[in-house]
Amino acid sequence: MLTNFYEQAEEMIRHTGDRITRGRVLVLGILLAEKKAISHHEIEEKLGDDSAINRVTLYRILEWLNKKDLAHKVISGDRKWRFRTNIYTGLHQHAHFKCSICAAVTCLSDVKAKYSSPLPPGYQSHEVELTVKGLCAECA
Amino acid sequence: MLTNFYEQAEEMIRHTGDRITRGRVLVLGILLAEKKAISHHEIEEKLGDDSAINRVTLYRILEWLNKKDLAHKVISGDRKWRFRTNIYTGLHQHAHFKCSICAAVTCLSDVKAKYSSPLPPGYQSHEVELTVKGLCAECA
DNA sequence: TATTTTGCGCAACTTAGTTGCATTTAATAT
DNA sequence: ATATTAAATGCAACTAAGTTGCGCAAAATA
Ligand SMILES: [Mn+2]
Ligand SMILES: [Mn+2]
Ligand SMILES: [Zn+2]
Ligand SMILES: [Zn+2]
Repeated sequence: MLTNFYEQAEEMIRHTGDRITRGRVLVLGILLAEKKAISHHEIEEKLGDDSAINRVTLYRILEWLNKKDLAHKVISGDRKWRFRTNIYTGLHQHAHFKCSICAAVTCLSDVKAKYSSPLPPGYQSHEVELTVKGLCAECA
Repeated sequence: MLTNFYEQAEEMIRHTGDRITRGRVLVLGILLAEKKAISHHEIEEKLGDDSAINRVTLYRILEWLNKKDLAHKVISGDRKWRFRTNIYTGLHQHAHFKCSICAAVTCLSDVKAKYSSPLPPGYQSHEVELTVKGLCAECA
């Protein structure tokens, strides 16, 4: 039942102290119902014609969700941002998987990035991003 | 002396069996002289007005260098491709460093990506991409 | 020097995201 | 319930980075 996701979305938005708007509820509701990270375009499609939101507004909602730590943005080489709600992954850093066939991006919630040898002298690491590319379970 | 890089470039291009053109020599020469991965735009700047190459041609040259394994493409979240010659890094996979201040992208030639736990069942890994973000030695 | 690819230049297009500004609306105060 | 106001939205126009099609130029080879 998608309704439950919208209710949950509304509650999460209320909790931020910022305004509860139609757009925010719809978009976060969609993200909550989704198991993978999805793009601006995919969200527009899921909104459909009747619940349509202006593209600029949608960008701004996604930016806001990210800022409020209700969702995170995944960057993946095809120049498209994808978003996933944080409630399933938490705020910690995790790796991502990108399928070479269907292009689906999955959050690997409990996979953390590591590397084999230290950075060059003087370099400071703030964040480590890891993307595994290959075939997802559906496409393999 | 940049001339040496152009001679080296010419030799490398000859070795592919494909045509030795002004554009290919200039671009590969620039990449050989460079210690970090650089973007289309940065290459255009280095070419300057007199050695200018049409932007489309430049894209095609970079694509060709990548295909011929003379250079590799680095993807880094700011929607810009960057390129580095392979002669200093080899063909093996390696991690990259992106400075949050100066935006420079460095190939960490001997740093390999690892991860903490296995992929979900059914997933197949073909390639692992790792980017460390933080401050480079210059900016730290 | 002529022929044959292969690569180049131009113009027009696409995709994804951004900016400025006027209008609407959620929250709140009366 | 209505007015007020700050925040969010919609629209139009813009930007950055890369792509496509096609006629023309120039390397390689004969
Ligand atoms: Mn994620
Ligand atoms: Mn590299
Ligand atoms: Zn897949
Ligand atoms: Zn730096």
